[in-house]
Amino acid sequence: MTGRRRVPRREREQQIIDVAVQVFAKRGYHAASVDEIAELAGISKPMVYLYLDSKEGLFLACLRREADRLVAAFQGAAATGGAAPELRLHAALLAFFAFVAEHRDSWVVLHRQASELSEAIAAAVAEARRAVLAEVAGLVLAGIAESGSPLGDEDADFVAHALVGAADSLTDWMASHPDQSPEGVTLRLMNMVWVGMGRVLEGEVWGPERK
Amino acid sequence: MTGRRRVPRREREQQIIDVAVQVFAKRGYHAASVDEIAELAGISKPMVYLYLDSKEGLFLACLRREADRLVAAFQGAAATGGAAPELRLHAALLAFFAFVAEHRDSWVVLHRQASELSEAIAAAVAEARRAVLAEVAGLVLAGIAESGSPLGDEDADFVAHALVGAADSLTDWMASHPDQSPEGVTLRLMNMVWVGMGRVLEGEVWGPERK
Amino acid sequence: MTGRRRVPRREREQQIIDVAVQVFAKRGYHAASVDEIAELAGISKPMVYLYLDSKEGLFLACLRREADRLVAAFQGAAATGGAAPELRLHAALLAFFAFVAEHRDSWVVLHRQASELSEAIAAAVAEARRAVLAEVAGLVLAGIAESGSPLGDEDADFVAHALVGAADSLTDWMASHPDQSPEGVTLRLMNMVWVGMGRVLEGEVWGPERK
Amino acid sequence: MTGRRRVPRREREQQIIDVAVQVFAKRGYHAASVDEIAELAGISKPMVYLYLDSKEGLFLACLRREADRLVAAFQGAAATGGAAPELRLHAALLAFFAFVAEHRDSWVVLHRQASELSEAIAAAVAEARRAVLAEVAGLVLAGIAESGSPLGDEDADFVAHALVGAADSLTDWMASHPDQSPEGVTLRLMNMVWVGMGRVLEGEVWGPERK
DNA sequence: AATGAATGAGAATTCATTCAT
DNA sequence: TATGAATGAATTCTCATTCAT
Repeated sequence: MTGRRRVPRREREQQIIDVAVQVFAKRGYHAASVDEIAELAGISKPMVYLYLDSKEGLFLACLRREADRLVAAFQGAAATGGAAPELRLHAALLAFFAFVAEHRDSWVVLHRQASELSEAIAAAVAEARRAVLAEVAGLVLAGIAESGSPLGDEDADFVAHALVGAADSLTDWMASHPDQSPEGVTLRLMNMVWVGMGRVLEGEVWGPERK
Repeated sequence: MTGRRRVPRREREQQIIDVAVQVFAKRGYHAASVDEIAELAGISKPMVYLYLDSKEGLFLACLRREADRLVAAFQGAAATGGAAPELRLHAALLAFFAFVAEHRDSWVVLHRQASELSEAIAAAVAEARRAVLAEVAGLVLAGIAESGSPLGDEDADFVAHALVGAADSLTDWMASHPDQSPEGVTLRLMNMVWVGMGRVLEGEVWGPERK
Repeated sequence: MTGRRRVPRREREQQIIDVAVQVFAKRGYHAASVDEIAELAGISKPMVYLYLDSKEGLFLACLRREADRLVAAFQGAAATGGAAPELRLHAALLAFFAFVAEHRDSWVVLHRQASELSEAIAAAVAEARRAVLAEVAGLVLAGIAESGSPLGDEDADFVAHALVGAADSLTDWMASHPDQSPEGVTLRLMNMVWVGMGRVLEGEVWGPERK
Repeated sequence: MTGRRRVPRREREQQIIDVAVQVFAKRGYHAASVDEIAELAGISKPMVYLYLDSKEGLFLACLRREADRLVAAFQGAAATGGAAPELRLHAALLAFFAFVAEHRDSWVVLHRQASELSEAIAAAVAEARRAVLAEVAGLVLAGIAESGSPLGDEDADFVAHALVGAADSLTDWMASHPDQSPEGVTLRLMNMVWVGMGRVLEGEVWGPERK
């Protein structure tokens, strides 16, 4: 469909990956067929294999490109969001929600296909997630450090997992609340987590036995 | 393997589902083959089709049984955890983490297979998640109500999504920290979220412009 | 085409192999398609894969069955052909030529497909040939021994290669002389080789310098 | 790899055929890919097609060149080996074994690819073999004639087939005895066959009933 | 209640081959 | 002379599913 004739390789590759991201997002890895992707890309199957090697290679290419984009957006925002850790975390989360809002398909491909796929693919997904978790954990740790609390690496890691999981899940909430802006979502999440973390750092502790 | 001859239907069905949960968890829906499930269950394929109708039917049966178990554990704990919403939430989360710790396969089947599957399956997964989200949102709302805050349904729903997502993600953290007990994880999560929520309800608000 | 319904596995396997030998003989390994074999066997492709695993597995099965038959005929004749080595060699060669005359396809499959195929296949072909060569070399060695000549293992091996190669090639000659019986061919070959060998053993030696 | 730019046609053709002989020898006709040949030749595929028309055309060109070389060596030696047929036969066989020892790849291409190929290719192989067989049969006939025996064309043809087949097979024996010179192999073969033939011509006849 | 035999439909992948430049 | 881009046509193989007993 896209199909102008005689397109240079790099450009064609991007076209193919563009289409593949959509198809993988709509159908999932297994249900997607290379046939359909080739047809939608307006080329023949052998081109897909010539340029991307295999169905798995194609999926990996999609994954890598989208993961790079997402991680770059996230880390870029974290780097430029200000001096204070909380401001940087806020900026990074905002970048994340904005990315998801804008690139629904990319997010679906990145999010819901980890298991049941090959080692290489699972590794690529895990790596992207790990990069984000590490970034978040670093910011959280910086926040903790400012407060002189005894909490450490493991705690920061725990919070990072919770935060990233919450963000993941909130992408669904966003999908069912199209009127909510990424900014609003980010602010709510920061309020919920950061303030809570702050109080805990100050020694306020909750426990079932307290009551 | 299990294969006594002449086993009554109900019992056979459970045997089949037991095996299927393991295989689906290990391989994922598509990579799992009915052949393998039948063989591991010690029966022939036609029996699987006679009792469960189709591969999708089989997966749905797995999904329903495990979702029911999880939701039941969750709601049961929420019902008996005490009077205060926070105690009930705590009990429910604890039940969740304990379930995941004990039934890894069930959780994998429920957790990582949402997309790329049929309508019916996606619906079943969504329904289970919805039940949990509703329960959580209810508790959160009750907690909010106690405080006389102006926050409402939508806010409770937001918190519920964040909390459930955090819990999802923390199952990974647990997997890489086998020494951590479900109790400890639950307590940390409650500390982080509930305290934060409480402060927010009391009017403490965070915002990037604050700095 | 052969296709009665509901045929027991062993019987079907033999039917498939029967057809496959013909098709492989006519087309060669690569040009033969599993599709064609299945169709001629009157069954569907999945049956071929269910019973024989792969195209290579199917070819190996053909090879093994035909090689076993040929080697058995050859060795059986060598065992029952009489006491003297030359009589046993004669009987074995006769069995060989008779086999080739009667099972043209089997011979083609065994003969002209050694290279360019997989390790496993090449190994199976080589093994059959090695068995025949060893048998022949043994008989030749026995003949040599009777004469008290100084020739040894290596010479016997040389003669065996020459003899087996000659026999291979004479199958072509037979194909273009349909009136010639296996008996006649065998007799001629024995005359040519055995008598010659005898003279050499008796000390008559030929050399280009002789003239 | 060879790739100077702007190479004249004849030279390029020979480069391509050089590479193709190696690849066909290593992989066999079907497993060899035009892609690989083009790449090793350091040119693009369209050049191969421009000069050699098709994969089959390329293979035929290889076959013809190598067959011509072999037949020329064989016939050249037969023509210059001396007056007596046996000397000429000896010279020719020597040329053959020397050729095979020196041009392994050429021999593999000529020898082990007859069946499963197209009509045209099979015909070319058959033609080369026929030329050699005719030459040998002629020499044998000359040898017979000298003796005044009643044997005739058919017998000479029989001996030629046996001899050529023996020689074919002995190339394998040579491969596993790298210390043996072509001269030695030739001498042994002549001893075995020519002397035997001579005795037969003189009336000595072997038969199983003799014992 | 149970199964061995059987298949329709489609999946990924590979080539020899050609077009446009 | 030379090639990067492109494809039609197979081919092997898999799998959920059913029939006949």
